[in-house]
Amino acid sequence: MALEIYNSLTRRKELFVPADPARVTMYACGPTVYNPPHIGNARAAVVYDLLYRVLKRHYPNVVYARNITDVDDKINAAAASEGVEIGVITDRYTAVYHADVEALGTLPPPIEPRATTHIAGMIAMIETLIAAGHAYAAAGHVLFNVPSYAAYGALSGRSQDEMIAGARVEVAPYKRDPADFVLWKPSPPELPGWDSPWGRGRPGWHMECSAMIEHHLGQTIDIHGGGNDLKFPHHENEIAQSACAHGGAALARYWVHNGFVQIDSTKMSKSIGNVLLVRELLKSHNGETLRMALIRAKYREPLNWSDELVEQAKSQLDRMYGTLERLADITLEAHEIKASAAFNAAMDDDLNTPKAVSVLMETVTLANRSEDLAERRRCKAELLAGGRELGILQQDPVAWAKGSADSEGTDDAAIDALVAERVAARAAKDFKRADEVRDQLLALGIQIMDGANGTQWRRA
RNA sequence: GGCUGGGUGGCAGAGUGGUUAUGCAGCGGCCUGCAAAGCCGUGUACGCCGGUUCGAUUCCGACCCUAGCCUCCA
Repeated sequence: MALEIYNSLTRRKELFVPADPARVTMYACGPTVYNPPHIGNARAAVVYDLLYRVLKRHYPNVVYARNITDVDDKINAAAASEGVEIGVITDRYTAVYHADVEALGTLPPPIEPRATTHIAGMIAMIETLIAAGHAYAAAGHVLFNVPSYAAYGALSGRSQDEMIAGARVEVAPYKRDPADFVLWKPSPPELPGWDSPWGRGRPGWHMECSAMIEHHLGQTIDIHGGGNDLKFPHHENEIAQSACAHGGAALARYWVHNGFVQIDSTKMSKSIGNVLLVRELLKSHNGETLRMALIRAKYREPLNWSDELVEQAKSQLDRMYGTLERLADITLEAHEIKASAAFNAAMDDDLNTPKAVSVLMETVTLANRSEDLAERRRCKAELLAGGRELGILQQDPVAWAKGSADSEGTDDAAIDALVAERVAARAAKDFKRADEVRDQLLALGIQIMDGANGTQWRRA
C-alpha cells in the first residue's frame, strides 16, 4: 500500500509522501555521452526505471526526467581525438545509450533534457547566485563559494573542515576557498563555448543538472537519483547551487543512490580494464537476461557481476517463461492482470526486487502444481503483472524459448526439422535414432522437452 | 586518516528477536521408452568476541575482513 524508499539524506527508509500527489517529480542523473554505456551505467538506468514504474502504480502523473550531458571536457577530448565536432560524438553515443538501455527494457523518460539546450538557464542561475553573494567571477571563471552555504556537506556527511583538510588536490589560485567549485569556465576558441557575461565559456557539470531540474521540474523535486559515487561532490554541489539560487528551497526531498556493479568485488574502471560494455554483453545474452541479473540484488547494494550471475538469471527466466508457456491456453482480460499483494509489498519496500522475484517464483511453483483453472488463471495474471512492473516476462514464451538465432546459431527451420525427425522416430519406437537426434540437437545448444502438448525446444 | 555501506548454507541473494526466503547446483523419489521440463522430499546458514534478553543471525559495544566515496566516475 504505502511506498517506502531509502532517503540518502536522512540515511533511513522513509514513507514516500510527494509534495503534490497530482504531480510527482523525479530526476535521475543520466549519461555523459562520450563512450558506450557499461553494465554499471545500465544498472542506474534500470534502477530509476523501476522506481518510475513503481511510482506510476501509485500516482497518476509522474514526471521523470533523465538528462543527457552533452557538453563536458571528456566529450571535448573525444571529439578532438577523432577530429570531429562534439555533436558527432554526442549524437553517436546518445543513440548508443538509447539502444543499449532500451535493450534492457527501460522505458524512455518522458523528459530527456540536454545540457546544451539549457545554457541560458544556467547563465541565469549563475547570475542569481552572484547577485546573492554565493558565487563570484574570477579569472574568467565563476565559482560557487562553498562557505556561503552553511548546510554544505549534509548529503555526504562531511563537515567543511573535513573537506578542506581533504582538499589535497592542487587548489586553483583564483579560488577564495579550496572547496569552491566551478559554475562556469572559459573556453578557448578551439573548444565549444557560449557567450556569457563572463566571456565565452561553458558550464560546469554540476550547474547543468541544477538548471535542467529547475527548468523542467521546478525548484523542489520529490526524488533525485544517481549513482552512489555522485553523492559527493556532484549532488552536494547541486544541492548548494539550487538552494542558494532558490532562497533556500531544498532541491530534492528524497535522495536515492544506487550501488555499483563490481567485477571480482572491485569497481569497474578503465585503468583495471574490467569495464563490461552493455553492447558486448548483448552479443551473448538477451537484454532481458541482463536486466534480470541486475534485478536479483537490491539496488543499493553492490552487485558483483559474473558469468554465473547471468546464467542464474537466465535459468530463472527460463523457468518463468516455461510456466507461462504452460499457461498459454489461458487468455486474460487486461483488467485481470493484477499483481499480488505480496509482490506489490516487496516493490513498495524500497524496491526490494529480489523479494519481488522470489514472490514470482513462488507463483511459478504454484501454477506448475495447480490443476485448478481459477488458480492458474490468477497465477498467470500475477506473473504478467509482476513481470510488467519489473520489466520482464512480456515476450511470447515460445519466442523466448527459441531466443534469437545468433550469428553462428542454427536457424529455427533446421531445428524444427530435426525435432520433427525425432518425433517421427519416437512414434516408430526407433528410440536409438530419436536419441541420436536429441544428442545432435544438444550439441547445437538445443534442449528438447517432451510434454503433454508435444515436444518443445529451447536454446540453452 | 575522514565519511558511507557490507560480511547469511556449495554459489547468488532476501529477511527476521523464538516458526520454510527464493533461485542455481547436489542428493532421494514421482513422471518419462530414456532424458529434459515439471512435481514431491532433502541440507543442524547467519565474520569473531563480549553484552542485553527466557531466547539473537536479527538489538548494543569492541574487533577482524571487505567495498565505495574523499579527484572525472552509474
